[in-house]
Amino acid sequence: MSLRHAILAMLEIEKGSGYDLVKRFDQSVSYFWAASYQQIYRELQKLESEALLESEEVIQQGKPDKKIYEVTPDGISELQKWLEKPAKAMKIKEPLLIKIYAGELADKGLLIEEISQHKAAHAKRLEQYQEMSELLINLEQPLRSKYFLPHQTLKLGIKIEEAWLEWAEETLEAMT
Amino acid sequence: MSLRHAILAMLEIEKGSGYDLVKRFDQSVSYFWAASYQQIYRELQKLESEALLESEEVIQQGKPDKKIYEVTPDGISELQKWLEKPAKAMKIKEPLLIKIYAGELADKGLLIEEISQHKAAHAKRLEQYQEMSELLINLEQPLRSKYFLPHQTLKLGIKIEEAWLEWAEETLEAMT
DNA sequence: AGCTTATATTCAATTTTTTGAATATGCAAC
DNA sequence: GTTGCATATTCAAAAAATTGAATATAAGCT
Repeated sequence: MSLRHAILAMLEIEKGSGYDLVKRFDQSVSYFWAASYQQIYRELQKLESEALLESEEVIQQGKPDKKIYEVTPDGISELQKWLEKPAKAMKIKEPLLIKIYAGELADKGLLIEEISQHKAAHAKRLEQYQEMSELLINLEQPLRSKYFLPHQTLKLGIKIEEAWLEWAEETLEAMT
Repeated sequence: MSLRHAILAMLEIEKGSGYDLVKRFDQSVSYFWAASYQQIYRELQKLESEALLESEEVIQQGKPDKKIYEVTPDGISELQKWLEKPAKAMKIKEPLLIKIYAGELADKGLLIEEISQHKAAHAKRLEQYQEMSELLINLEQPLRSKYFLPHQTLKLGIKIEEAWLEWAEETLEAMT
């Protein structure tokens, strides 16, 4: 229900194409909102059909053309209306943890291997977030103010990735 | 796709009714797998129709009767087969973080209020997990071994709740 | 010339989730 | 005596997500 609001929030901060958004989701929002590219493109169309977004076709050379989406005043209203209502509960699905939970029935070597891979993935993600955080720290005013809250969300991402890394290390140690 | 495997894993460790499972999800698995009671009951029926679970009706006094579900050998096989395949990527949806991301457009007081509430919820959850962890630490062998991996997953839950709490405190401070 | 990678977007069948309603027992509190 | 809570489960419409296929431009590599 609030993929639309995530999209509106991101485009409100900075307009962009579907392709841009997919990357932005991955780079700075993926630890609190998962969305596939199909989902994002579909929702962009829907939001435009409801006049919450407007698009402008941009002709490019050397690359396919693209559509830049921008939030309309109606889009801002919709987002603000949503912001007034209490947020719904978090939903999470992490199949790896189910595997660990049921791990007695699994091949221990495979499990260790998979945890190691996840550990590496979380380490990489942590680095990504830390880089992004550096960028935000070094912004000049008024951009720094504008990005204060997005930056705050990123800090949670960093803390959670750190928790994961710590845990993966301890778990691998305890399993060997 | 792997709600079924979460259910099989939990029932494999200890059989129980749909109602029990709902509570177990909430108490020890909710930070890595969200499932509503409707989803759980539906999946139990489906798993039984596929002979991956068997149920026994238990007549109770003072309470409504219940169905105790138990994993069949086919259920174990299914779970083991699933355990061999690499786990799918985590999916998460945390609307509160979208609100914070878009918080410039929100009422600051409301936002602070909501973060405080979430902080309290995470604190409560942390306590719950810590209590559960105490129970698991104090188990005698061979139960302690049996619960080693589930306990390990709980430890991640604890770390993540701690990260949340820390972050909520810092964020509230930064916002005032 | 053919292969891969990055950019950029669309469609649609199937599966899963969400939301809301319904039913039923029995205890405790007001 | 009825209101609310804990126990216990089922059904189904509507909304959303997943999976898989398709299309197109152009750069770089073998």
